[in-house]
Formats: sequence, structure tokens, C-alpha cells
Amino acid sequence: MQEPTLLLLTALADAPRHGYALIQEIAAISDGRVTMRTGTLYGALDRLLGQGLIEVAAEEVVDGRARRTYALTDAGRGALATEAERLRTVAAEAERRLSAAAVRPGVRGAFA
Amino acid sequence: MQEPTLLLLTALADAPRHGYALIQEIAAISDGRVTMRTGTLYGALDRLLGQGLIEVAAEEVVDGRARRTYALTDAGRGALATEAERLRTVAAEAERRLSAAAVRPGVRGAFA
DNA sequence: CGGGATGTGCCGGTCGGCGATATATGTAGA
DNA sequence: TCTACATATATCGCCGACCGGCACATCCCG
Repeated sequence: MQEPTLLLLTALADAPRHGYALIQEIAAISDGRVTMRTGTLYGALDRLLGQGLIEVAAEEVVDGRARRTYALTDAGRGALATEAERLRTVAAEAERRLSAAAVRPGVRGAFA
Repeated sequence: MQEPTLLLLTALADAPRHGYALIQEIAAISDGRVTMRTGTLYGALDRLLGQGLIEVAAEEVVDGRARRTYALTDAGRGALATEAERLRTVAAEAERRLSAAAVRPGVRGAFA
């Protein structure tokens, strides 16, 4: 699972949201660094629906505009939890190794 | 940056290693869950060399077999640190939202 | 002498992300 | 009024990363 997909599931973790709201939520989560494109969004949404990680929670018309609301399924919640823990573990290991190298100089290329 | 690449940089974070050793190191880091294929490995290695995130630290012949040892550059160390922090942040946010939803099983937004 | 471990490398397929594009309506400003 | 812009959904094709499979070579053990 790649980052855009993970961000998508994260944006659905606390409440169901529709496509356009997901784009804004993801921008908010990532502090504006990630701009989810519609090509990525709807492709991922279809894929996640097929995998049973999300489901359509509502289809309504608001102010004349169609709106489809998605929600995490239990499977999606589980997948997100698993993925988050894995990422946390890997990130921790990376940081551990980086600081280990920092206090043990001598491996910096050809220079002693 | 995707997970295999991140794992590769992580495996190089504490000491320079050659290709085959990286495969084993990544298996160790991930507790045997990730088996890096040579196709992925050497492709990623070439890419990272081109990006200046790693460098060839040594080329030698050990027991008649060629061995090329790679090391993180300063840029690679920086990129790994950045990436690790970002992942840690995203993972934390995902877990925060999951537990927020868990203790408030309503569909009406964050605070019911 | 055969097979497994060590070690490097290429090739083609697949899949996800991304830019571009299309369609439609409500709202705000020139 | 008319022209943008924000809201809202959706498709298409390109590209790049990953991956399985394969090839090649040497060393060690049985």
C-alpha cells in the first residue's frame, strides 16, 4: 500500500466523507504538502471498494450536486491499523539506525 | 518513496553493505516479511545512485566473487530522516483517528 | 559432480499515481 | 449580466516503481 492510499484511509478513519472532501482532508492532514488528484482519488476509491476496505455510505444530492459518501469497513479499519503499525515500526528502525551511525563515526565513505 | 526503497536506505543507515547483504538485512529488519528481489534491488540501487542518495563505497573481489559495496550519502541520510519522520507522522495520525472513532461509535463527526 | 549459498545483473509484465480532460451546478465579483 | 471560481464527479493514457523469472559465475559441502 502506497502513501496516497494510506492517506485516503486515514481521512476516512474518523468519519465518512465524499470524494471532494477527501481531497481537502488529505491536504489538511499533510499540512498542504499532498494534493490528491482526482485521477488518483477515484482510481483508488474504485480499487478500495473492490477490495472491500471501504463502502458507499450514502448517495445524495446536495445543492443540486451529486455527492457520494464513502466509509471505512471493518476490514479497512483493520488494514489501516496494520499498515500504520508497520510504518511506525519501519520509521522507528530507520531513525534508530541513523542515530546509531551518528554516534559512531568512521563509516562516512572513504574518509575516516 | 515506496517501502522497498525506504527499507533499502534503512539497511544502509548504520553501515555500508553490498547487494546480497542488503537482501538479508532487509529480511532481518522486516522480521522475514519482506523478501527483496534482485530485480527490485538493482533497479532501486541504480535509481538511488542517479539521485545521489547512495554511492559506491568499494568495489572488490572476495573469494573470487565481485562485490560492490554501497553507502548512504549525506543527501541519502537527509532523505531517509525526512521520510522516516513523515511516515511516523502519518502513522500517528492514522492511529489517532482510528482510536478516536473507536471510542465514539457515532457517524455524526468527531464529537457526538 | 551435483546442489545450495553467494553474488551481480537484465527483461517484460503489472499496477498504482498523475496530469489532462470532460461535465455540471452554485456563488461571488467585475 | 457575464465571467470566473469553488464544488463535485468521472475517464483516459503515460510513466515509473515493483516484481517474478531468468541468466551467469564462483565457492563449498557431500
